[in-house]
Amino acid sequence: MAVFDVNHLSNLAPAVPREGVSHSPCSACRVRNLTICAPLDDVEQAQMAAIVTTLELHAGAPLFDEGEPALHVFNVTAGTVKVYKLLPDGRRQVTGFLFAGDFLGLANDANYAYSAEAVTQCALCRFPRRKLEGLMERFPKVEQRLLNIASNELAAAQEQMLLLGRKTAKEKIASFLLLLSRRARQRGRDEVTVDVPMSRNDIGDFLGLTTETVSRTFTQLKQKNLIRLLPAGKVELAQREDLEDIAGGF
Amino acid sequence: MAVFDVNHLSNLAPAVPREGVSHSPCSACRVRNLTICAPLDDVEQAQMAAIVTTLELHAGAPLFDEGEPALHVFNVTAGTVKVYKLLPDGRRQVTGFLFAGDFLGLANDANYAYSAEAVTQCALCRFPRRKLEGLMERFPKVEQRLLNIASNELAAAQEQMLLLGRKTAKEKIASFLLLLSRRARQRGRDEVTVDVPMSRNDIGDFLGLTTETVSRTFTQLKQKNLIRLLPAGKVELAQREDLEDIAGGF
DNA sequence: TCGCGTCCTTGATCTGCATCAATGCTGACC
DNA sequence: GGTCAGCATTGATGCAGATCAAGGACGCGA
Repeated sequence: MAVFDVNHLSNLAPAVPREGVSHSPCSACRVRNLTICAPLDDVEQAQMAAIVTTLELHAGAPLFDEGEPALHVFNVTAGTVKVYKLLPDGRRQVTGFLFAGDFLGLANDANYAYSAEAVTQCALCRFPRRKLEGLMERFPKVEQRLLNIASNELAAAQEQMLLLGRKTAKEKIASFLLLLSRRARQRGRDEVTVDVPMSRNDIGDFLGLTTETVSRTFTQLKQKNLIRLLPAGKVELAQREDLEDIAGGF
Repeated sequence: MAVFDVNHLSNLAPAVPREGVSHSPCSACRVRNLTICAPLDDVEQAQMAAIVTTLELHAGAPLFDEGEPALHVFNVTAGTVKVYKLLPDGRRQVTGFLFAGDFLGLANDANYAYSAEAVTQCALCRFPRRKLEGLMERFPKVEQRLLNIASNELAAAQEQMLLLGRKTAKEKIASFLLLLSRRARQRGRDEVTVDVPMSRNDIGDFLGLTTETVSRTFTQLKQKNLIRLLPAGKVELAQREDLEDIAGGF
């Protein structure tokens, strides 16, 4: 996420909001076209800005926990967030990683169905759910956008089910790297030398593998010269075509 | 799905529509309150009826295939449908089973992201996507309903990812039986003696297991007197509490 | 009623990934 | 610049579930 240069962010305590209403941070928002705000004109934008609060989290800080009252929805504006579900004995399934522009908190229920936590330092916009629902009535465009986002997420979830249920460890890792690459491209980032900000453990919990298997599989791909492991959590996709074949199950 | 008594359905060839426009099948629809039509009044309902076609499929008949142009969306009104994705070598992941009242075909893309096929004989309503989009503009209630449906499906998908990535075979089977039971209850059906209309193979492809493991695990649960395997694909959940514990990972 | 095809069950064996166990690396803080 | 904590890597071993193989049950059509 270096493109959004989170390093300039001040080091606030986790989940402490910095009131950002007065100067409408939205007009300067660099990820506006990716967010739920994308379809709004300036006047409408201002009404969104009136209900939004900006928020910063340091790496590892929780955003909310499964079961908590779902009072807010969020847009990530910088950094990486993970969402996950837990079993009582601690087994964990990461259901997604979210990057700048991504939306989270959609819930029909009164409570969040999953937990969310910052992977890196990050910045978010926070909307009170009730107020956003009010705005949605006035701006059907936002509702449409949300339906679009939900449809896309649904398709991604189905793809992930295929991965979790039917792919091998090697296919999972290749799919994962290509997913990161595609998401980086969407954000105008380098799609060959990909930033992998999350730990091997998080990757394992996303792919239904253990840390050790993730590590071993990275090593295998490296030895076949399909990828290069670079410092600072960067991975170079050296043989994209071959990775695509592996990821696709060919 | 005996409550909807699919056995009375005539035996049409697969995917051959029976024109149902003239007599507006909607007013007699027994699953209306579960469908996207739920929030509409009679006048609005009639406008929906004007664009709908009814459709019957026999067991095993395909509804559409992954990659096909997504021209229609559907509501299941009777029977069971499965949706799935394939890998090139034939590995299959069933991403969902759909019952009376369930909606399918939501897609942002121009093409379907998955295949759909009748598990039992079934009946569906078919809406041309373009026309439904037109109606959605006039009836924001339908759009809201769709967003609701999508949110629910998203939550279900996340739950399924947890299952696929982190649960054992026994936990998966217990979760699956409870899922069928809950869905049966929603439809006012027997939630103790549950109808299991799909094959062991389909169940395996839904849970990321093989036919053999599904069969063995059913046998284990039977031997512990947690379930009873009855004729005609019925399963009695004899010890629901224990099944809940197993499914939840306790 | 018989024959056949399909699905289900059960058994024997195999294997990919998990688990258990060190050791190495890196970056933050004193 | 040294120490330490957390993460990553690598190796040895174990096991849940896959694979391979063989019946068995059931429904359907002739």
